[in-house]
Amino acid sequence: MRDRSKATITDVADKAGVSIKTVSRVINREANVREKTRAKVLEAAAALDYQPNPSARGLAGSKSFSIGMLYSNPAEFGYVKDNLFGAFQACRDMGYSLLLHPCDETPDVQDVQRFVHQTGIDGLILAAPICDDTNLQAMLQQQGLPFVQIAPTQTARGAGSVQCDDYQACYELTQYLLELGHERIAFIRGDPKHASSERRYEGFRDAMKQAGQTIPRQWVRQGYYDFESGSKCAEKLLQLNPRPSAIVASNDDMAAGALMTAHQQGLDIPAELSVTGFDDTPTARHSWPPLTTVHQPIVDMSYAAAEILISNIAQPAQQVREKGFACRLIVRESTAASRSA
Amino acid sequence: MRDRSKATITDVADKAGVSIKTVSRVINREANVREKTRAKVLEAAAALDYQPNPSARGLAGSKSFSIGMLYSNPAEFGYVKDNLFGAFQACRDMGYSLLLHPCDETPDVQDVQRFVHQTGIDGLILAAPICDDTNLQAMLQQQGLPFVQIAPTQTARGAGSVQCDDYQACYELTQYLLELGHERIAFIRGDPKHASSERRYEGFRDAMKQAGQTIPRQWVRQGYYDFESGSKCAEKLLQLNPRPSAIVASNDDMAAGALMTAHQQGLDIPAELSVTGFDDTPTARHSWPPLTTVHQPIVDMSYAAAEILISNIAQPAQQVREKGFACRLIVRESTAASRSA
DNA sequence: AATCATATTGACAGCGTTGTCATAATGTCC
DNA sequence: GGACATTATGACAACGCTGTCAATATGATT
Repeated sequence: MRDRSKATITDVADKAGVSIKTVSRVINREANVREKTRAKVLEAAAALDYQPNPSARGLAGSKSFSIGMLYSNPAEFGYVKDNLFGAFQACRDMGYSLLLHPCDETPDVQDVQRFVHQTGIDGLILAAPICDDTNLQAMLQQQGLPFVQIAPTQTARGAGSVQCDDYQACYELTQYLLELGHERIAFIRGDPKHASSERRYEGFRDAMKQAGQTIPRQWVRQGYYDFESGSKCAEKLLQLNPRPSAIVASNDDMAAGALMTAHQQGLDIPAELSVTGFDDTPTARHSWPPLTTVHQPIVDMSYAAAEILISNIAQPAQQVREKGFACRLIVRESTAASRSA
Repeated sequence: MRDRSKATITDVADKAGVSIKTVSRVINREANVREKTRAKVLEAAAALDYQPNPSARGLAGSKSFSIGMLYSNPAEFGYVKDNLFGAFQACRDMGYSLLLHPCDETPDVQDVQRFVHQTGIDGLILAAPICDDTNLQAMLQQQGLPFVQIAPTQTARGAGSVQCDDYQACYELTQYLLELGHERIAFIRGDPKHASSERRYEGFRDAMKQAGQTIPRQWVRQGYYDFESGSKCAEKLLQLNPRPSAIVASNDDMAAGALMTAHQQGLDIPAELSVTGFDDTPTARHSWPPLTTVHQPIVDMSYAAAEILISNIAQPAQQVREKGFACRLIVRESTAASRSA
C-alpha cells in the first residue's frame, strides 16, 4: 500500500487522550470500555478518518479479517455470480475482505494450500461441487482452517453448511407438469459430481412414482450441467417413440441446450414439447421461449454462508452449523398442457 | 490466519546458515546475492515449505502484494468472467493476490476509497465502463494509487491501459454483411457510457459509407448492452418498411434479445433476417441460431492489464502505458446472404 | 601483496497493531 | 470508611518482515 498519510492508532489515541490499547479495544468491540471513553475514541477516529492497518492487525493478531472462496468455472456462471454477490455483501457488512480463488472442480489441494498460506485467510467458503472434495476437506481440517459448504452432499465434520431443498423443488416442478397432463416426462440428470443432481432426480422420481407413473430407463439421461450435454441428451430423448411430451432438465443451461435441439428439429415449444430448467439464471429468462424453472435463493445462501463462517471464526466457542433455504417454482412460457391431455 | 506452524524467515535463515536479510533478498529477487547463496536459501525455503507472511511483508514494506479490481454487475457477465480469469492468472503468475470489489457502473468514490484503505491494495484494475469515471480517476490520482484501465474512452493521466480495436472489428463485420448482399442493415448501439459503443458504431458507419450506403436515422437505435434493450430496439426496427435484412447489435446480449423478438414475430433466421452480436460470449454460442459475432481477447487483455499494473507498481521508474489487441470475426449461423441479393 | 572499488552480507530498528499482564479506578458490602 | 471484587486502562513486548546502513568478502589493479 502506498503512503496515503493515513492516521494511525497512535494519532487516534493522542487525539482522544487515551492509550492506543484503549483505542484498539474500541475498534475491536471488546468489553470493558466505559461508554464515555468509547464515545471519545469513536469521535476521534471519525475525525481523523482512521482505518486500522490490515497488515498490522494481521501480524499482531494473527487474524487477517479476510476469508476466501473457491470457485470453479462452470458453465452455469449465473450461479457463481450470485454466490459472489451474496458473499461480498456479507463480508462488507461484517468488515471482512473476500478473496476469490478460481480452481477446477476437483481442486489441486496443494494449490489451495498455497492460496491459503499466501493470503492468510481466516476461513474458506466452498461452493458446490468443490465442497464435496474429501481431500480438500481433509487438508482444511488438518490445517484447522474453518470452512463452510454451500449445498454439499454431506456436511463435513466441524464445518458449517447451507442447503436448499432441491428435492422438494423438483418434486413440485414435476407435480406441476403432471397437473398439466404430461405423462411422458423425460429427465436429464446433472453432473454426478454435484449433490444437487441426485437430489433433483429423486424429487422427480418420487413425484412420478406418487402419481403412479413409471420411468423407463431410456427416459433418463446423464448430462453434466452444461449446454452441450443438455443438447445431446435431448437429441437422444427426441428420438424415442413415443416422443416425450416434456423434458425436465436439471438446470437451465441444459434446458437451453434441449431447447436448441428441439428448435433444430422444428418442434414448436411449448405446444409440442414442454421443457423446464432449474436455477433461474439469466439463461432461463433469455431463452426462447423463456424457461419455466426453479429459483434458488443463492444470494441469500451465500450471504448466510459467509455469515456463518465469520461468526465461527470470531466465536469458535459457539459454532453455527447449518441453515436451510426453500426454492420457488417460476412458471414461464416453455411449458404448456400436454396435447394428449 | 490460524496457527499452522508455518516456517518463518528466521527458520529458513537458520537452516541455510545465513541472515534473515539475505533470505529476504532472495525471496524478493533483489540483486547482489551470490548464486551459491541464493541456491542454499532456495533449497532451505523449499525444504521448510516457507511462505512469506503477507501481513508482515505488508507492514514492513508498505506493500501488500495485492491489487484490486472493480467490477460492475452488468448483464454481460461472460465479459466479467473472462476479465476475472485473465487477471487471476496474471496475479497468480506474479505472486500477487487479487481482491474484487463489486460496485455500480458509476461507483461511489467514498466506497472505493474505503475498499482501498481497508484492503491496502497496491493498485487497481478498472474495467469498462468504470474506467471512464472521472471522479474515480481523480481520487486515485490524488491518492497516488496506480491503476490501469481496460478499454477506456480515453486514457487517464498516469494510468496504464489496454485496448482492443472495436472500430476495425465492427468495420469488418459490416463489410462481411455487405458482401453477403445486405443493403438494409440496421444497427443497435450499446450503452453510451461504454467507449466501445461509439467505436463500434463508427466502424459500422464508415464501412457503410465506404460501400456507398446511407444510414437512415431510424435504422440506428440506442440500446444499453442488455438483453431487454436489444429486444425492444429490434421491435422498433422490425416495424420499419422496408424491413431491415440484417441487424447489427453492439453486443451478444442485445443480439440475443433481437433474436427473441424476431422469433416472436415468426421470422426465419437467417433466411429472413441476419443478426450479429459482438463479444463472443456463451450467449452467442447458445442462442438459436448461434450468433455470428466478434471475439475479443478479453482474457489476454485482462492478463495484460494486471501485468502492466504490477510492473508499474514494482518499477515506478519505467511505467508501461498501453497495449493493444486485435479482434476476430466469428461466423456462425445467424447470418446468411440477403434474399434480395 | 597492498590498495581500492565493488559485490555481498548482516545487525538492528522500525512498521501499526494486538496479547499479556500489571496497575488504577470504581463499586459493593459490612 | 476499609476491604474486597470488579471494571477500566495502560505499559510494553511481541508479530515476521523490510529498509538503512555499516561491515565484510571478493576481485581488479597496481
